[in-house]
Amino acid sequence: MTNKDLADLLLPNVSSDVEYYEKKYPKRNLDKKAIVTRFAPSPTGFVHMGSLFASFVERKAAKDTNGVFYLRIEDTDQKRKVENGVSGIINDLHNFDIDIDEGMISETEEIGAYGPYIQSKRKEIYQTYVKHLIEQGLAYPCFCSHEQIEETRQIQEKRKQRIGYYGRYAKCRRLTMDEIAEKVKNGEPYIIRFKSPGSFDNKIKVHDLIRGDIEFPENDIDDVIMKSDGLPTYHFAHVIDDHLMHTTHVIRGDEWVSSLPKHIQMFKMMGFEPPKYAHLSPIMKEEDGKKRKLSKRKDPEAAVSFYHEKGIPVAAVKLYLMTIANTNFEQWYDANKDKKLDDFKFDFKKVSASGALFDVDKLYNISKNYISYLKAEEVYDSLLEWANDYDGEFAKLLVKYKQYCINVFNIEREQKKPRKDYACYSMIKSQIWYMFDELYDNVEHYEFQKISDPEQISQILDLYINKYYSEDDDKETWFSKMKELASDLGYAKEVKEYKNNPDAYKGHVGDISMVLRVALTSKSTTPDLYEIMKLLGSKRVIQRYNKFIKGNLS
RNA sequence: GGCCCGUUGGUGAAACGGUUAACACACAUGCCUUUCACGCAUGCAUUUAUGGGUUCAAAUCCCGUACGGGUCACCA
Repeated sequence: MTNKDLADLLLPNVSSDVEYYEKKYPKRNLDKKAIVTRFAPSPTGFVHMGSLFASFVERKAAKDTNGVFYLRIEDTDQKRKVENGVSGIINDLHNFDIDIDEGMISETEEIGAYGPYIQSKRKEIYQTYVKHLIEQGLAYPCFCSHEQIEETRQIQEKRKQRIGYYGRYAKCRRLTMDEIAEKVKNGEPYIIRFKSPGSFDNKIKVHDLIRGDIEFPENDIDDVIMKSDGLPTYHFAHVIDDHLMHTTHVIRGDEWVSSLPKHIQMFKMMGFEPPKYAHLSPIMKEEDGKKRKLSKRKDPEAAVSFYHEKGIPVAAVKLYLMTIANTNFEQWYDANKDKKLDDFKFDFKKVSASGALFDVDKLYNISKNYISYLKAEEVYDSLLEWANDYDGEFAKLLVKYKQYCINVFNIEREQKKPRKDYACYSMIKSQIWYMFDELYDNVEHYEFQKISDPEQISQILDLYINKYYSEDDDKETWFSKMKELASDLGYAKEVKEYKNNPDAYKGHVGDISMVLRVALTSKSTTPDLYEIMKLLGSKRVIQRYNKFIKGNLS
């Protein structure tokens, strides 16, 4: 029996040949420097921060070079499959503005000429190449059971030898054709392993775009390439897919670095040119003074949906990811505030080889800055979009009082030094609720500061309404009246005056305006009081003040 | 245990053999100010995990140690 016969015996239904696929997926017609790369998740239904980071980098690298970024679904492990697992991923990517050039666009549909982009639909392709390897004598069936494998593992451990299917431990490699034929005839289950040509004593150097040269012992393990269900393992699928899809750069998590010798070896065995590799370090989290990988199970902030719910602008998340991705980005951005993220070119050399700690404070800071430079209307639109998803009641108010809301967002905005108080959209309601009667009506607690006696406060309000308050005043007049009011009551008109001579006054104008602020909003910290009064309008100002007076004098 | 990678302040990090170890976030204090925020100013690593070595000179090069991470599946 020849190798060819063996191949036919093991894979009788595979009729196409390797040349067919090589022709079907021709080289891409792209610029030499163009990067073709992919995001290749399992269909688990969601994307976590680590993979969002990877896909962000992948897309950026492709976009910068007019290359191709595609989405390939790696579903060769049927156990891992989740209902609607593909659409969940697509949705998360979409929410973060990571659009693809090729690949899956829904649970079943795809775009692009190098598909199928879901591995379970590529079975025929993998098997064709497996068959090809068997024909060349480079792969063989293995009949070892799980128990047998476990047994050798224990022996290897006892002998303090390396664990794995290699050398003298690769029993099935030595099976004769007749023995194989016999076992197949008897219906013994098997898998296919490739014959590693490597030796552990040889050293090989592998280049990683981020880590530089890494030296490994050569791979000598006969890894499984086809499982008993006829689907390939990750390693084999990676080699076939990235070859056929003409991936130029494999950008993935660093859990794969140790398989590098294996992958390179397989590419060579297949006669394919290996792609370039870049292994990203995982995003870390600090807990009890120790760093550990950000975990989707333990850390809510690991789920990408967390940021969507929080209402952190996508642009801000991208800026943050970029600062982790390229260590020189932050300074570049600082010096080029007028430029866009697209103007910055991603550089593999500027990726840190050690894992970055995920810094939520920093993200919020970036987000705060970003939102502060938006126009009021943009804030309104984004906030409404967020509220439609997560706070229907608030969304109704936003719609009902559209222009009013925009005016509220415009307080101390669109100026050289805008206010920076919104870190994310989910926080805004808690910062401006008092501007809506619907939310303010049942207020009970007032955050009065220095002056807190209700009697006294009521007197101040009364005097203010009757003697000074006029809706039409401009800011200067408004403030000079405030000073008059302070003066009437024995408070200094200027803070400095008070500081110079504290004994001569009961306090200063700030103490008085604080009373007016709190009685109007219940809060001690608000944006500019004048603007707030202006927006609320005299009717509501007087109403709110009278409500307070009545509530405390009767 | 074998093999690989990493380690600069609370955090992200710059410095790629040569003056006082950039910058940003966070924190603290002060100024400004009708509150807050903004802004401004100042402070925050006697030292680059650690021990040796090479050198006139080391965070930077070499070796050991410690710590952290990854991997060693018919999972990806």
